[in-house]
Amino acid sequence: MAGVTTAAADSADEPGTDVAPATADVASAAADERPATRGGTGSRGGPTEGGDERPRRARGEQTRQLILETALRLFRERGYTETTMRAIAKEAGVAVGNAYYYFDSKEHLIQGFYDRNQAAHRVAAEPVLTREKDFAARLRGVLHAGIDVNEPYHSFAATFFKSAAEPSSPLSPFSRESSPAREAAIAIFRDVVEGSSAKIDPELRKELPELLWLGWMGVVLFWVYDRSPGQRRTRRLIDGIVPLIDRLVGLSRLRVLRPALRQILALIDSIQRDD
Amino acid sequence: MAGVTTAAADSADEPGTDVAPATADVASAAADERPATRGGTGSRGGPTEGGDERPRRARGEQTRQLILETALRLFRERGYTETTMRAIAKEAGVAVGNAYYYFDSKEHLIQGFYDRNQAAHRVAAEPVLTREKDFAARLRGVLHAGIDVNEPYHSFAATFFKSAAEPSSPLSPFSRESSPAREAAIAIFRDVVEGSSAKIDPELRKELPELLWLGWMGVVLFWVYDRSPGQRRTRRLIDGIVPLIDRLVGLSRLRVLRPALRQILALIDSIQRDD
DNA sequence: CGTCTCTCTTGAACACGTTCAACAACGGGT
DNA sequence: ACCCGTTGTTGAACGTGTTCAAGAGAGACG
Repeated sequence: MAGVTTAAADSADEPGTDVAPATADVASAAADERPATRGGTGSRGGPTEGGDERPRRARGEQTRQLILETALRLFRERGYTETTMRAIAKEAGVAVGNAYYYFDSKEHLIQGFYDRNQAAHRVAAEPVLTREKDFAARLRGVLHAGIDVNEPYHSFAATFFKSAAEPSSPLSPFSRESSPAREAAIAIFRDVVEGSSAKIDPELRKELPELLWLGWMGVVLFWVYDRSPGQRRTRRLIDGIVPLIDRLVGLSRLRVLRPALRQILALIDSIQRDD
Repeated sequence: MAGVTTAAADSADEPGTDVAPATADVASAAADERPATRGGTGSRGGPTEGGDERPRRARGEQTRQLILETALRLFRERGYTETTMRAIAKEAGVAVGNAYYYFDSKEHLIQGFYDRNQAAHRVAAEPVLTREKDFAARLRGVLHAGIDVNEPYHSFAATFFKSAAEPSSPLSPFSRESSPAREAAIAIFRDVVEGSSAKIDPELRKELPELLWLGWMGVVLFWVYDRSPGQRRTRRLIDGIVPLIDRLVGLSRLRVLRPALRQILALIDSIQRDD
């Protein structure tokens, strides 16, 4: 577990600099008029909107990292709710207000944890994806790798999962703010599909990565609720459900089932759309 | 939608007086040593453990109802997070500490809301269950009824859903504390199955109510995240998925699919067990 | 050197959920 | 009457996440 965590630690640079719109109104009732925090989670990168890469504003980046580092360490040591913002600030040697200059809220500190585990999952899945060619083996390996990566954090993952569950929260896996992480996660499952030797119906193939990611979210949900020692029930769920998915995917090419498949895909499409 | 809400409003009396065990340890990590609050959410009914029905301790029950009533009203009017405990106390004309005498926390006030909507779902499902005999029609009607009942509360349901998501929370649908409500909900789906004209594999029939409830939880999850106007995507989901379930259930009696069904049921069983 | 404009930093202050020691009200038991 | 235990009630106080007006630091320009 230490190896994976370390591997993730030095890949601190962010994927893309997607500029999130300033109007982040999520149709909530509260009056949200905050000025988007200079070094905010999703919007750091190019300051003054110019794509300048010169380290002019790099001074604060150090503080930012320091706060994040300290926070994640304390979360791991004491748990999420037990770690106060004052403790983080004190431990990092800054004022409490300073943390709020870089992070909109305590929850936003979790986004860092989020990103890291995402990267760690990618790393842990790599060997499986190069070794295995069978679809079921690939899927199974990737799912287990995901659990491996998250296992050390199960106890406090359950705590902060609470935050992720709120739809309006930026931590929600479906939110716009975590869309880069989501895309990265889906990319893993795209690899699972495309690198596999399985013959898959082309229409299904297109949608499959996203569906597998959704299934993975389901597994994570189960895992969060899983109180069995070592979360072995989750392991059992994976081992049991992968062959079923494999069989279903294999069946997708049968002529007789074509209409049924079409119907299901159409349903998914009509639900995703919002017209 | 107003009709349903009204129907739910005056059925303020609770279903049964199921005595929950006083030791409400949910195997959490935190040190939970609170003395279980005299008039606690699940343990009202017979005081002093004797099944005495005389209204000896009925004095406080009035205050309890007053606080709950006021709280739910304010939640509806202002939203959950916007409603402070101080506001509830003030509006109810009691001290803030008094609310904590009857309810362990602000979240526990939601349990009352929970119970009510559960009962309202039952009521709203009744006409469908007496009218329809076809399995798909019954299921569809019950699901839509559930959404009908919850619709007026969608905006703040999303907020408090956050609480329910935390596994250790008593509000979690899987927690021991909400097991009466869960059983009541499953009972509805048992009605759906048993009153239907559909021929169902007996082994599946036994597990089906719980599975349908689980599916219902999934629908609710989707509904919470559904931002489409009137949550019509959820409606579409229901209309689309019910025929699929119906077809699958019908297929369950086919001889060829027997082994597959067995396998799935065995998987579910092995996951539920924790050995 | 002075001044202006950014980025960055501070810590007191606020509102909130929750706790707790104290007290009031009631209902027997003697 | 008196006491006593239980039930019910109070409001100040604590610790928390978060905000904000104020200022420090560093460069740019004159």
